[in-house]
Amino acid sequence: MSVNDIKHVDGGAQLEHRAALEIPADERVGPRLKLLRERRGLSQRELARRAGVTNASVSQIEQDRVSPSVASLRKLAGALGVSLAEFFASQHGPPPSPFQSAAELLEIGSGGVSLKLVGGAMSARTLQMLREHYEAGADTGPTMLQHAGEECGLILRGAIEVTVGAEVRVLREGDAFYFASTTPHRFRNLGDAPCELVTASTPATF
DNA sequence: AACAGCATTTGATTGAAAGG
DNA sequence: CCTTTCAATCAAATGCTGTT
Repeated sequence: MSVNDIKHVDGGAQLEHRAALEIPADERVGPRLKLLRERRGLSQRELARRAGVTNASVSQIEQDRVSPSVASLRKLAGALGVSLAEFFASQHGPPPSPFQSAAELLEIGSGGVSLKLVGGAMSARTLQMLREHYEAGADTGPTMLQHAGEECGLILRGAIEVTVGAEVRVLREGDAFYFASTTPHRFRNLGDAPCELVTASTPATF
């Protein structure tokens, strides 16, 4: 490619300025966004769709060609499952403590699905572990989940219907699953009691 | 070679300041 | 108030890379 690490052409004075200031890569939003996106196995298009922005915006933001508005960045951070504060907070500083109380687990679910992330403050996590809670009737949605990596889980309480590809099964307390996340999958609580489980997956997609 | 899936660039539009 | 300017954003076009 004709691309060096220097960008100019039609870039305008603002960008040359930024390059001249030599802001470290891990303090710029572009590389940060890209890292968070790729860690989740999302394409620019998929992230853009979830965040309600265009794929071009994502591309330009990731390259630091533009400095996104707070509104756009908030939408993108939300689509990645982090708040704006967490988006920036994860850029620097070591993790405060190896321990977390139950209340400190980072909630990244919505609706009737609660997903509590262990070690959410770790900036370079490669492991993902979640405590999941499905209210009666809760569902990950008719659009099957599909992403890179593999995941497994253990049901602690209640029952849940798990769909993996063509296979469907209701799992109960003590039952478990393990599958490649590239296979379309879905979780539904068909019962009238909440279901609780612990899952782990890799790479860390949240 | 043709295709698919992705990233990047292009050109136009929008909106928000700055200056009369 | 109107005009100018400039950055952010968008849809669409283009470019890149790996696969069949």
